[in-house]
Amino acid sequence: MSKILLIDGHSMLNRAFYGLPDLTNAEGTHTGAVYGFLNIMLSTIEEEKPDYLAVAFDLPAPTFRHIMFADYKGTRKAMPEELRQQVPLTKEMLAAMGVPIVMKEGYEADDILGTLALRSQEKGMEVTILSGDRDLLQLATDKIKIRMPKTSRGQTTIENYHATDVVEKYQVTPTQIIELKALMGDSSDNIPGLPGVGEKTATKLILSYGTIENAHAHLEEIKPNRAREAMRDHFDLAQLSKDLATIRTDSPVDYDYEEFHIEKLFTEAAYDLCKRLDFRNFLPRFQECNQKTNALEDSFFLIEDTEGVEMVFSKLLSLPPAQGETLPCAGLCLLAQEGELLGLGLALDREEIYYIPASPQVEQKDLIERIAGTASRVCYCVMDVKSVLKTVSLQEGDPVFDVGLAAYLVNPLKSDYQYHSVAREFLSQDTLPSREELLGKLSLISAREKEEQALARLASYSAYTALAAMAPLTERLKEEGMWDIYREIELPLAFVLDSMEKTGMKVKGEELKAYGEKLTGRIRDLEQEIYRQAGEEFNINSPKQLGVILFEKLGLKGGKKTKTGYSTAADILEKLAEDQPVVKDILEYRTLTKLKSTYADGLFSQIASDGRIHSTFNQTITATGRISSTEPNLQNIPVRMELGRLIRKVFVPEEGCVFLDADYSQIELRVLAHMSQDEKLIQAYREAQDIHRLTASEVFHVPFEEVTPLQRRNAKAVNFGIVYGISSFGLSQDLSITRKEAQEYIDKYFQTYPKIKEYLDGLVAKGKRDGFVTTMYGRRRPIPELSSGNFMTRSFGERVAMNSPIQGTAADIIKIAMNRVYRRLKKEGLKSRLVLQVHDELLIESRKDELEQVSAILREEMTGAASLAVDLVIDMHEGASWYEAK
DNA sequence: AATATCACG
DNA sequence: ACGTACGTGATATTT
Repeated sequence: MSKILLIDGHSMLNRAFYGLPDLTNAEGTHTGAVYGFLNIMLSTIEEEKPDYLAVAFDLPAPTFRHIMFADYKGTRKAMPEELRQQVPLTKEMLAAMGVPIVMKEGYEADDILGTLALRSQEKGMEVTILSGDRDLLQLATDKIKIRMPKTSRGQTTIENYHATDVVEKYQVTPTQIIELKALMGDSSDNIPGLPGVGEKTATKLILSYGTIENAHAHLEEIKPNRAREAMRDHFDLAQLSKDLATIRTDSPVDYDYEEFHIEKLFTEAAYDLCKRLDFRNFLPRFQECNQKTNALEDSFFLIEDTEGVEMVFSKLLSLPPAQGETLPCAGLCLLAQEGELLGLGLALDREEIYYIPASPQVEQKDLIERIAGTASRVCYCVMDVKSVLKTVSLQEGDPVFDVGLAAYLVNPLKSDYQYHSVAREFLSQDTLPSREELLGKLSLISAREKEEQALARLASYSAYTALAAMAPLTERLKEEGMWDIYREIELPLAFVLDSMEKTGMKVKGEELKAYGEKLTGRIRDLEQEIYRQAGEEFNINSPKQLGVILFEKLGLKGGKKTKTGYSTAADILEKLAEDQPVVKDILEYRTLTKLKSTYADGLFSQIASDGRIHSTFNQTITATGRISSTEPNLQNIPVRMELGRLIRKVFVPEEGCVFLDADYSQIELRVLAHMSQDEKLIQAYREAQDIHRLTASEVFHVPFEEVTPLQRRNAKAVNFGIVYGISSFGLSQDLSITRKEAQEYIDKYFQTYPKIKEYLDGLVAKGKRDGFVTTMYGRRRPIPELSSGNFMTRSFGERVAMNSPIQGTAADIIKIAMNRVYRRLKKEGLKSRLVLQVHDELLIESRKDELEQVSAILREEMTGAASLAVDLVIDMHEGASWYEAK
């Protein structure tokens, strides 16, 4: 017997949308519902193995009729925009998979499903209807099964209903479900039912009388008075409800069963769409497509001998300059690992891409020399110039285009800037295989042994993308006023960061180890003490177990917070029971284990063979323009607490050197003063006033000299809040005051500095109008959240609109300073090196004999990096360790 | 892979 | 009524 699966399209899309976290692909298209829909469809097919398949969607008549129905159907909640966008995508996916979509103008999916189910049954088929809508239960028979996914406590279970299952669960037969609805109504479907009649009464009446008409005929027997009166006075409502609840099984849909026959689902078109939507989980199912080569690969060529290399490079040098350029351009990708160059991809043209593996014949040093030797005469386009610098020393003046940096400036919100993402966003090429698809989890070196071909493709795709993306990105940068920031700030900075990474910071390994061991002793003591007070041993590091111990076993009151249980975060515990000895011990334990695992052990494991730590500085991560530091993160080494701060003693300068550390004083507030042009704030900075004290004096109406330490601290928090995109709630949390008080502080602040309010309001307005905000230098931050219908999301967007130009401008300024310092050190032939940036702070490992010159350079270049309405001021110190220099 | 926590600016 | 301060990264635990 053949089987057919009928799917309720909107119902399953809705389930997927509300039941799953919202996903978006790299372009920002919402895809979660499509993903969920596809997932359940495919798993159902796998389980039920149907021969035929169709998906039904509503298609309301777009006219008058729709308006007439508006009373009952139109009051349904409007579909959220994020879901609405996914309906056509889902249909596109179904079409790509060859799955028929059945719609009929003026009919709901229910009616179509009912009709198809009945006809299929008549043809002798077994029918499964996949839907989350209980209305459909009326269709159940012994041949028609309703399959309903249910979610409870995060677990999805599936309930199957044949006719007998309906009777078992609801007592009534499937057709009587209609009678039931006629009486009790269904608010989600806007079926009115009878007033005052619920499930209980309705079931009783239908069990006694079978139909509403029969019940009405025995009106006087009806038991609860309320139901009898309702039936007498509003029988027309029941009749209307019955009509509304009845699923039609005679819809005039035309189809040919052969269209429903399941053919190949995993087609090439579906593969492309899955890639576009970022459904990586589904890709392995497209076996044939994975084998298939991209048409672009016809342009890939392999070069394995010296003659070939000679040919490629001489051809490159004689290439005519690209449009708008003065030099030949080529896409370049170096495959290198641990200093070893495995091969390179070189794109001379979109139709001419070479892969040259290093080999005994073509040695890597020859290849390196070729690139370095041509770098002044060819504009090499690369995905990431800093990574190229690890293998080939390019000069700062060499013509080079960094696609990653350019793409980051155009859209800093992307999660990565690898060639396949860049090709998708800027070249509209959705089908390039990603690095992960080509190599899987193989490293480059192991891929060379097993998958030489994959390496060639990887390098070729990357070189191709770099070349092809240069022109469109250049155009975007110029159009959007970011060409200067690219040329003058980001590109030069890549060379500075490369130098900082290569230089690294010297660390006293033995002392770091000793520091860790000192912690271990105290941690053990605290552990025992905590177990004793808790009366049992448990994992203190587990917030879940800790929550149970504190709030259930020890009976601490108050603290519920997160979705998964109690919050045991430090600020909560402090507010709750700072005086409790266990809590104090737990907080100390937390501090110490953090220091031990993240800093003592974590940093120790990162010391390289040269005794130094070489962090990676990422230039394309943050939304605001800051850089970030990883493996290890040197931008969050403890400083606020003395015990943690001690770690900085193990960071020391090279023999014959000292550390020179300079940080900008209140750079963000100064930027705010400049950008808002607030006279009072500018004046205060010009007079070198204590800003927090001044703010306190104004906000709390006390003479400047009489500001208490508490008032100053609160005012400081307000100043921070302003920079973060103030909200009364956030401020109240931070200061442990009421929201009302926080709002009063804010109001007074804005009265004091009226231009600041004007400025911040203007930023939000601009963000809403343009969809982005900009820094003083034109760096953009898109803020899609500002157009959200969700209050929380939109409020977040507003805070971002206020914060990003300030944080971003400060980031621009210190980047400019880094470039200037780096150039001066170089130009003046100094051996002192920049080693670290921590957002508003620069650290130089300075030769002792250069100290005076270097400190003058550092001060001049940092304070001179920008010219604002207020001075840029730095605090500078020297020392024999980072601890001493700060 | 997601969550909670905590280190920094 | 909604429920948060802005920007990061590392670690340990849990799913």
